Amino acid sequence: MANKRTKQSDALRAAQMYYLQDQTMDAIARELRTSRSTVSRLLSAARETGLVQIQVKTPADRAPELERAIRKRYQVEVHVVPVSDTLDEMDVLDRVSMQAARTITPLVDSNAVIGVAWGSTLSAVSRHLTRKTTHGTTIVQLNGAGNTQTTGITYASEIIRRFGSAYGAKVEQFPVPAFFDHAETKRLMWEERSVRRILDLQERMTIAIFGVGSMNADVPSHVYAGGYLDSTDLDELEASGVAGDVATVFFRDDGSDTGIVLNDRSSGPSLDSLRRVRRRICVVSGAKKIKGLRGALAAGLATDLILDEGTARELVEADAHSSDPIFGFLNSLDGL
Amino acid sequence: MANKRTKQSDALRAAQMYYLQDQTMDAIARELRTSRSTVSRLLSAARETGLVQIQVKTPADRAPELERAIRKRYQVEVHVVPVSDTLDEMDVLDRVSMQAARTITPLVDSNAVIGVAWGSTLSAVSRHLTRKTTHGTTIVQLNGAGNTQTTGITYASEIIRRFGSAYGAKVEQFPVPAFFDHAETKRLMWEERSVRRILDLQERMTIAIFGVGSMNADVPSHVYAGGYLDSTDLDELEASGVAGDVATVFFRDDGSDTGIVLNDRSSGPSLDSLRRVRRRICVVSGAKKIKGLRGALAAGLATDLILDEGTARELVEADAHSSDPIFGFLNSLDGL
DNA sequence: AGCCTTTCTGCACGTTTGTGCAAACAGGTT
DNA sequence: AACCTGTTTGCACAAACGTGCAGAAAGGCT
Repeated sequence: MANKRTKQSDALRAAQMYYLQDQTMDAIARELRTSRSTVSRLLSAARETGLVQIQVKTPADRAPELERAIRKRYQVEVHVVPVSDTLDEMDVLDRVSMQAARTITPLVDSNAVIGVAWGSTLSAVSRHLTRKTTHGTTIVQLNGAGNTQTTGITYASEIIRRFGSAYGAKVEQFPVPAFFDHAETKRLMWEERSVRRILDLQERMTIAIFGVGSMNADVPSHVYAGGYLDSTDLDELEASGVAGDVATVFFRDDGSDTGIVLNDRSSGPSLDSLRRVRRRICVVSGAKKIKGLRGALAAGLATDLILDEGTARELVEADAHSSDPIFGFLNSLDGL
Repeated sequence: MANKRTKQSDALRAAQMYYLQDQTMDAIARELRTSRSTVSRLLSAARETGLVQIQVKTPADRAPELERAIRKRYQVEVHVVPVSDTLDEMDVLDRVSMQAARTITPLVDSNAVIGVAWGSTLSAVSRHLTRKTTHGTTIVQLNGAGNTQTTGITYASEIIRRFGSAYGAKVEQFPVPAFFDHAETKRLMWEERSVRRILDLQERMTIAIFGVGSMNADVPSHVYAGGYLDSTDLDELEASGVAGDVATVFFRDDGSDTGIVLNDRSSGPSLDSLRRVRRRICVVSGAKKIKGLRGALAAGLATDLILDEGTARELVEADAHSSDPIFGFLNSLDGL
């Protein structure tokens, strides 16, 4: 009858005693015949591996005004992340991504096919994922990340790997460049069976997770500055009135995307196919993304929106600010 | 723009920062411009009012052996509450009831009709309920508690009141004696419209929560000792081979209840009508209840069982003895 | 307004918890 | 057996936390 005491089972026991029976770690340690520090570590492990799940749920009827306003105006499930407005951009990203990670986890269930984009936001989110055991889940990369000169974007694969290991899922990379040089090359590649496999997976996505890029006059974000596009491309984007992008697919302020030729060379999923995904989670941190965010919302790209309080506030307030000098200032801070 | 800072909204904010963003209470206090102790209290309140929900979920495939054995043998969803075997009876009850309360809460949702029995176990459970906001929920008392001489059982109403306030539910008391002196009186009362209302509610229960009474030679439980039954009744129970009861309705070892005349005078729901309830949660603490528990399981009264480790062990072991020794051996292995 | 009752707040203190570090241990290799 | 390497454990200390208490603030009532 001697129960084999695995670390797992001890962690479970400890978690039950701590979270369900309100015992102190000390008491648990005595019962488990080990030291208190070990119990502390067991509990960390239990949380880390998803044995313990903590969620904060807003009773909807008494959600803060901001959330209600956004939910009503844009028809999205919204989570406003409270942050003090004195925090710097990095800290905000950190907090938003942490809360995003914890908000996403309960939405993931077995046999999900999760599409994940890349970028500084997603990278941050991936770093804060809490584990959850699922079966038959697949993580699929939404758009290519290929680009010769920048090294920092090795994390495209790193990001989806982290998602994979958090959910015990199979990961499918998308080994193509973010943008092809020639639309024709893309068209041909899209016929390749290796690529088709990924595209088919993308068609079967049940969840998509992405940030937004914002096309700002002065300081364009990652994609716009990272060497993916040359100045001709940038001029063209500007000429087409592009507001931002999701997974390297561009759109305008009003959500339209017709006639943006660069999209023909982009490896990301068309807005239409993205819109077919059941659950589309958009994570945004920092008010400088607001232009892109508005476009994305106008395009109906998101079903769920997670963003920081400051940006949320900007979003509901009048567009009057869009040419405010303070904007230029914020933008010039541009992290990562 | 001045956000009215209610206590609720502060608690929500604090909870998000603490549980979702891993901030320390100190940091939260600074952001909220209050003292750390207030934050500590806000967080307690947030937990207390169900704003924060913590659950420990066993991945089923790696549930402890005991749980698997019971689940397999009796076809019930089982939660074994880990307790050191050196604890005294009161402590065990405390822990089991605490964990039971936290296990039950997530099962409750809006518009549920919850039947609740009474007794020392249920009393303990009711004292540890964590709040959860629901709508249209009703708590209905399963069986009468009337009895002139004992005072302690004022808690029959106290118990369901606590359930009610935990879920913001309407409570329906059942103001009849636990046992009628004459079956005929009960029959007539059961026609009264005031009583019918309760009985109808009981028919519509979606969840029932109860302990078990056990008919032991040496230590009869509450109902058997509390002055509800006289010695004639007790003799009769013994003669009928009664093993125990649920909500003052009796049954034998094998789960049968035909021919137990006392049931005709009992105010509790018939076993048949109990079995019609979707979710039937049985809470058991202490090995001396095992006789009654076995009967209840044989009768198929429970869909969910919450019990302490010691009793769980007895349940699988002693059961092994009762049939074949080799069976017992097999049972103890019982992998997956 | 004045008084009383109730709730809320911050402080101070003791308790509980996280974590760097060094020793103990486990597993593999020569 | 001796050695190396990577993990686990308990200790000790610092950080984080809960709570009784006394004063402050907020209602209620005359």
